[in-house]
Amino acid sequence: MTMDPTNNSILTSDDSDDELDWEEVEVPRAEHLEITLQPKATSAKASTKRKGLSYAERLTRIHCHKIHTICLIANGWIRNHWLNDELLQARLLSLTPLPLQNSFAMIHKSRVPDAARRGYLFEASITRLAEWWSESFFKVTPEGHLRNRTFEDIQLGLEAQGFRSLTEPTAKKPTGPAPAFQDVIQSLHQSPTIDNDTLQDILDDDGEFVRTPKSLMKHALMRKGSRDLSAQLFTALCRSLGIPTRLVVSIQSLPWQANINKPKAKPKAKKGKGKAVESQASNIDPGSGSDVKPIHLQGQSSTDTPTEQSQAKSKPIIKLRKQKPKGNRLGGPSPGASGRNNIPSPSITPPVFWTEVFSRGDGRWLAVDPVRCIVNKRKAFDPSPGTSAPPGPSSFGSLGTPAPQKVARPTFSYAVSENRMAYVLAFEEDGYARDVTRRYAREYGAKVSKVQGQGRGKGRLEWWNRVMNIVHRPYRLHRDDIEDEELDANEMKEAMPTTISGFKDHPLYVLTRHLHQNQMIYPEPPDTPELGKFRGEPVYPRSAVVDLKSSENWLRSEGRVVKAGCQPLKMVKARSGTVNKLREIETLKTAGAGNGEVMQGLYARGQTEVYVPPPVIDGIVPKNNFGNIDLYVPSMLPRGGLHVPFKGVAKIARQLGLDYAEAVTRFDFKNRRAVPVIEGVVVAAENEEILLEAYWEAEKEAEEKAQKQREERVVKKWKRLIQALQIRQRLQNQYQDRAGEGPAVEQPQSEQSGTAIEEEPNGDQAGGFLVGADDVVQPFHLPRNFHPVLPPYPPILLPTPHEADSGTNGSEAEDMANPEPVVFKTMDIDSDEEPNVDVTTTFNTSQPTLVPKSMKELAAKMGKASVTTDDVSEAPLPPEIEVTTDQATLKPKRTPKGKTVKQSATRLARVSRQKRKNDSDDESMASDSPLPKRRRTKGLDKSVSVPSSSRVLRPRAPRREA
DNA sequence: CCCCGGAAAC
DNA sequence: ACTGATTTCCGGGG
Repeated sequence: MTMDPTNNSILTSDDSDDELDWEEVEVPRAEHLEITLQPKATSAKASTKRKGLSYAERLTRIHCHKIHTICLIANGWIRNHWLNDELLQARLLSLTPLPLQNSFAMIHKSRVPDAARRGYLFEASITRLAEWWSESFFKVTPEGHLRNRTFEDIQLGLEAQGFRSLTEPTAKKPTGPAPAFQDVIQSLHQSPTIDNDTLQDILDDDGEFVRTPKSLMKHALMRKGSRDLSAQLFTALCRSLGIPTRLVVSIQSLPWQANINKPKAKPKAKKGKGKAVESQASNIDPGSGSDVKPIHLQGQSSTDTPTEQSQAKSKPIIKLRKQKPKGNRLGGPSPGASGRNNIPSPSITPPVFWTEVFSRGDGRWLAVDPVRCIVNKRKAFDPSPGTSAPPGPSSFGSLGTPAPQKVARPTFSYAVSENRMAYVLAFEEDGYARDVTRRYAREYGAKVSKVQGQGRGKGRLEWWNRVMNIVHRPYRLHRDDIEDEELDANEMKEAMPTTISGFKDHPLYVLTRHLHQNQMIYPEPPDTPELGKFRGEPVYPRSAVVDLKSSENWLRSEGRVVKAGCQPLKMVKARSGTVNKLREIETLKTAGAGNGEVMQGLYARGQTEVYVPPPVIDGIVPKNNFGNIDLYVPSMLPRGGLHVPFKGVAKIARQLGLDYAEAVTRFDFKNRRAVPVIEGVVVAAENEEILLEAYWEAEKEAEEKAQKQREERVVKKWKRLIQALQIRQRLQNQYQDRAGEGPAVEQPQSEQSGTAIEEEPNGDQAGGFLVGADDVVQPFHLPRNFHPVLPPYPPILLPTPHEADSGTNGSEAEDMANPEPVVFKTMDIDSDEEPNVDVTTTFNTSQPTLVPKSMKELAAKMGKASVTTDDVSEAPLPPEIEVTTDQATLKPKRTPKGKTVKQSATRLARVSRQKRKNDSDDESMASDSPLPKRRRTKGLDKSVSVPSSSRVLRPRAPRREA
């Protein structure tokens, strides 16, 4: 990962407390950066046809979208926490006129018994508070708020900042996608205070620097800041008044779609389309800087309040970051070209941050925009151009909003590109968040749900739910239930879409034209009432859509068969994904006497029932035409049968003379060919013990054999190492000047000298003389660890007595060059020669192995193995070595003594536990392991990902004990 | 300018 | 040895 040093400095946070928390975020962030750049590299290539976004690029964008979304949520999360700062609230309260404060105190059950009346009074009070806030208290600056940007903008912005790793064509595609979102989320969860600096860099807050609650206080005292700050501080004020208050954030994450709001590339033409990215970047930097500023000033002076001269002087003091290009202006010709003069002031456009206060009287949340002074008008927050009333002038009695002129409605494109409603989160006082998108989106079903990515790969909604689960309050309040009812009602009440595409993937409605081939309206149209017509086309509720499958498909996917006498609901052309099937269809077609197509019937789930396979009788397992048994789902296990899903168990069963059938659990489709996947066998249940016992026995033998081989290998390697050390020692003695004290005894590597000798990091002190063997025989440096390595699993301790003295000079550089203890991983005894890591090896990480880890152990070993130890005893080993791996992790050896049956049973349990644990690793986001969870090699994956490997299926009727 | 239909990748 | 599609982009039309 090559990064500009300057940016590196940005990466490493200087905030002391949060540093650790940050560490976890940095990794994905770095990935984020690299990912972002990738597309540019390919697009620069431009040789790859015009075929739009490649698959990888699409994935990349989705990942970016996710990461960005999470970062923005984290931002809201943190800000929301800061708003609870007592001092901040106290100061705000002290600045609030007493009458306003009192008006809330007056609203109490004892004084106003009528709840509705209390609600009314509350709304009035909050309105007055917002009026005061927006009119006379807080000045909104035209800049500094969060805005939505396009993918391309970000890319350009990053390039302009000098991330040249993007330009490198060599940059390998980050195949390690799916960066550890879990980790990000987790860190977000655990650390309410993430360093704002780095975050801000991602978020591009446009230079408004809010680092701590103190910064918030500063703005509160200055009574000036961005519109985001205005809303945040207002939220804090409401909390200080004792009102349950939420900070609402409309998450402005990057869209994942290509060319959303496509920039029409006019200014790019102006720039001459520099092919050298550097030149482009350099052009951009000053260009944007000089360009943008005037625009802003102009816009604000024309439309904004007459006090911006003062703004210049009171510009936030802390503008630490070097001025960076306003990324979003770069490619944004849309405002420049058409709407240059009406860049809408942030004080009249829908915000990104706002406030919700809970009206106890009404039991409802009221939306408050303290910038535009809007109370209880939830529809005023959707920035989309919208079919309904434009958000501008018509929006309500802005009771004296300082922007009466509100000129020609802002150009859509501008508003859209600056503010896109996708997810709206409300952060409550206790820090938890709720998804309130449906309260504010005018066209949730038609537009927003699609922006969120619902409707495409089911992963999207699932992902969002996972994210929300992290920030959700773990329990529900009564008011949550009420609110959800309201949100559901909002969704239901939403008007029907006005376009065809609005119906596509709509959560409530469906047009027949959008029905998939294997779908239909189930109670057939006469029976399902149509909800209305759209351009003459009937509209049905999506709830009436049922999925259909062919009978084979039902069996294969769910183990169900069509009930007798059921007629297919729909006939479709039979299609083939495999050559054989194709052939079959062809023959049918010709045989069918010219009647065009071969049709296939589809059935609904209700027409099917669970398939009951023929039972096992007298130990005989029923088999299919291929001598196997189909076991696509657990329910297909025949009565009296037992599924033993272990590899190699068939051989054992055969040896035992049991009747068995190999279990086909699914098919793999490979270049139009279906290959059955076999997982273990099915045998009669009464054979369970004998089979398992024999299996474990065999397994144990195999493992012991493998273990022995491994040990032999290890011993061999240790032997070589020791011999090498002895040679060195001998030389050392021969050239003895300083007998035992060579400079930094490096561990010689006995392997091939493939890695060239690196420069000696610390010059040795003796100038010019041959002082020791190391001047003649240079120690090898261990191969550098080039691949990114995350913190070691069980932390590996460095053996370093000598590391310390080597670090005396140039310690810093030394540390950099010698980054992680993990380096010694490279020396891991047997990892080199084991390309095919088998599952057990990985599982056993926690188990003690017989591999000698220390020289003492080794000595014992060698004594046992009757290796000639003469030489060894002669030459005392260098002390470092002895100290080396004195790790506490060594545990008493497992005795490989013969196991009883009972033991094997417990062992079975353990193995399956382990397997299960491994399988479930992916799902559990809460896992504590700092290791990346997706580091599986392909081969490993294959053997591990067997879905059913953890289960020993039993028939529905429990086997009776003999 | 947006919307829709068709096509290619998958 | 028993699957299929969805998604995105482009160009034409209102």
